[in-house]
Amino acid sequence: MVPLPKIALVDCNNFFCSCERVFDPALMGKPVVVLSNNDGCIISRSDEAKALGIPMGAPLHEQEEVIRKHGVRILSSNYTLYGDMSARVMSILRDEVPAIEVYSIDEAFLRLPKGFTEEQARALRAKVLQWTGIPVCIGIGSTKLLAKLANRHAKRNKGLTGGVFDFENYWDPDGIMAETPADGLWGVGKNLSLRLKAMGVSTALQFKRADPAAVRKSMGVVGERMLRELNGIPCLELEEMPPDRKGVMASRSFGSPVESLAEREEALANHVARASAKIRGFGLLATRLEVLLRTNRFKPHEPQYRASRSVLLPRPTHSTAELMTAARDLLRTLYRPGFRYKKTGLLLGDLVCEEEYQPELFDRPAAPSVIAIDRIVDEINRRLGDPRHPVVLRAAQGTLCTGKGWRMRTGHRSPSYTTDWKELPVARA
DNA sequence: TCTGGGGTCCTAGGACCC
DNA sequence: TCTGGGGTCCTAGGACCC
Repeated sequence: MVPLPKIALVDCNNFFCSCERVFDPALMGKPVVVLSNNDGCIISRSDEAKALGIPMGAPLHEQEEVIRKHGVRILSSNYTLYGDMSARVMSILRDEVPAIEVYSIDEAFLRLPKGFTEEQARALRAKVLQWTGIPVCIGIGSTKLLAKLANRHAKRNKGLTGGVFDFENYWDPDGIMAETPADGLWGVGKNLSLRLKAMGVSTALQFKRADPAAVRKSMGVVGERMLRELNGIPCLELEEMPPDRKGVMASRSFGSPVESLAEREEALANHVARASAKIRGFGLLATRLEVLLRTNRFKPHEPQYRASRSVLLPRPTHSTAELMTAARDLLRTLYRPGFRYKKTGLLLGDLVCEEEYQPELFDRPAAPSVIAIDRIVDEINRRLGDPRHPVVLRAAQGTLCTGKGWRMRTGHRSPSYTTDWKELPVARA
């Protein structure tokens, strides 16, 4: 049997901190943390900062004491710099192997050429460090999940492994799996970890040996895929071509919660401007728009409210003005006074390529704004005067119905919104 | 007082179609 | 006014990742 080609996962160590150090070598050897967009959370830590017990994702205000005590250097994030450094690392990797999947800003899966040795992996690691200043770890296995696991081992045992670990060449892979908690596996979060525990599985090795039927039942296809990958049966393809982008998101939290609709609208206008500029840059058009709104989820004692709603746009667009109109309408239907809002979000979805856009495929009568639809619904309810069965808007494509069983369609698939709602009470009678 | 932002995939259940 | 079955599409929300 021909052995399967091996997969490597190359992962930059403490990527954001390492990038900062390339441009400020005085940060070498010192505890450093990099903060999230709003300077709210710690999203990258140097080894020295990790050693102080500063957890990943921790709110900055919870770590102030340890930061002060040990003189931890705090930096705001600089994504332009990280994107640039990432491109340099990826281009070196791309030159070395037949295929590469850039998985995230600091990680890539590589398909290794036949006969690729651990020594070659070490040389690759040294090259990336020498050319970019970024330290990486490399894990090698027969599937993506195993490569991830090998990488985890390489990283946690840098002294022993030198930052490179090959599962395929190791004499006791099960020994490592036995030491790896199940939630240390790629794809196992809080929820799946609990499901595994309920099956009596707490380590990667127990997962590997678990009953496939039980895994399937409790964890669905996701769990089944992981189980196979763990046993060396590849289920996750290497994706060389980045898939088409499905949506572009813009959201921000407010430092302090605000209540007014006007402030919500201002934030939303900002998001529309950023997101539309982004899709214009990609040469994409949005055909759907979604608005999200929520209160502070960290304050459960305060009244909580979260809502989202999406609409098909009258036509594909990347025009800030057109998108703004739709976004403002949606916000007005979602907004409820009396809540302390923390977050506003915007999603431009169902993106289509501008070049491939054929207007005739999307040619449809302009839909009324959601505000207009809501007005229609209100009007219907007023006329019907049946508070036990109010008419509600059930779907974005415009299905109106009551609990009584009749409904009015305003267009399915190609929304036309042409049905005359005034006929409704008549139809009911 | 202060708690990120931007993604993807999957599923459940309603709605729709034949 | 009540009555069906099965396939598929759509949306909201959950879960996870970096």
